[in-house]
Amino acid sequence: MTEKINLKEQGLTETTPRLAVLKTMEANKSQHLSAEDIYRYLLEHNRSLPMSTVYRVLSQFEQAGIVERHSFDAERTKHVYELNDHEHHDHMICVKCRSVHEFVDSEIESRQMAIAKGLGFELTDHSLNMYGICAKCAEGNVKLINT
Amino acid sequence: MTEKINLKEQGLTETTPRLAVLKTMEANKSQHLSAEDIYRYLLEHNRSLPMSTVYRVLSQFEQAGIVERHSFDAERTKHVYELNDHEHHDHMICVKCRSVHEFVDSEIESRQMAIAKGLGFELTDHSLNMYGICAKCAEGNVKLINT
DNA sequence: AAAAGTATTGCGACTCATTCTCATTCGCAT
DNA sequence: ATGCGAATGAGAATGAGTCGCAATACTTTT
Repeated sequence: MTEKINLKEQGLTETTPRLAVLKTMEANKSQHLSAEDIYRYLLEHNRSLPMSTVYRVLSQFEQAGIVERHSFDAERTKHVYELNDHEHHDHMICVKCRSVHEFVDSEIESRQMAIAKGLGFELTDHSLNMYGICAKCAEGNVKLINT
Repeated sequence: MTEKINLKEQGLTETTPRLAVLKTMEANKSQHLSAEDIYRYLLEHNRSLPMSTVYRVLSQFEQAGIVERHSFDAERTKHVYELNDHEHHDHMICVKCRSVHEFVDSEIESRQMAIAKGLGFELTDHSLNMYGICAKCAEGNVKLINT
């Protein structure tokens, strides 16, 4: 689905740190990674980068539209990143295991447009995060994540 | 609409700091205040409280269901509070002037339920924030907030 | 109304994610 | 090779929010 990302095409020179972060994200495509997740992954894969560089690269990527930043966790203020597939989607987060499912719903999308219009707004963006308990966790056989 | 809030009924003794914060929120009912907004308001009204107390009271209020905490600002991670009117609503935020409009839409609500069900989730909560440019700001005659 | 016990506050120290600074290093065009 | 702007590493700084704890303020008991 997502085509190979080329840093140069995004106006970024291909440096070791940038490639390392990009590879990390590609290797964990289905996940939403925090800066620290990436930091640790690189540490474990002998491509260690300082946190400051991870953050820097991540925000460069965000500006270049390579990744998207989200913040699911209402309490602890932490950000997570995912490769930008350029198709908008919303998130359904399990409050127990923290797993995240993505979805798109055209009905909700269009309803939002209508509401914004009704309020006299020109809609530029939105974020819809739904929280709940996933099927697995509902069965109670999953240990809580202690984050 | 909202009935007078009585701290005792919520299981909280009526102390000076708690009343001060409550009054501040009631005096700014239509707004979404950050801890700092409240701190400053109290400072200016000669009822100064230390920040830690403001935060503490606010989280007691949150637990007691007196206020609701939100986080609209995707960038800077700041929380804002509003009196809890016990009717769920979503928010439409102007990215220019930062004004916030609240709304409820039953169509979106029910659609969300359906989606959660479809994903095998038991929906417990959600937050929908829409961002855009309000009518006033669209006219271009409003200065940007530089936050 | 004094004592005793419990809840709350004030204040500063602390945490933790993220950002900033700046000297060093890298990548690339002469 | 040389020069130079871009990028990095390391650690200090920031800023929102939390914690620990001694000092106060309430309550309840007597």
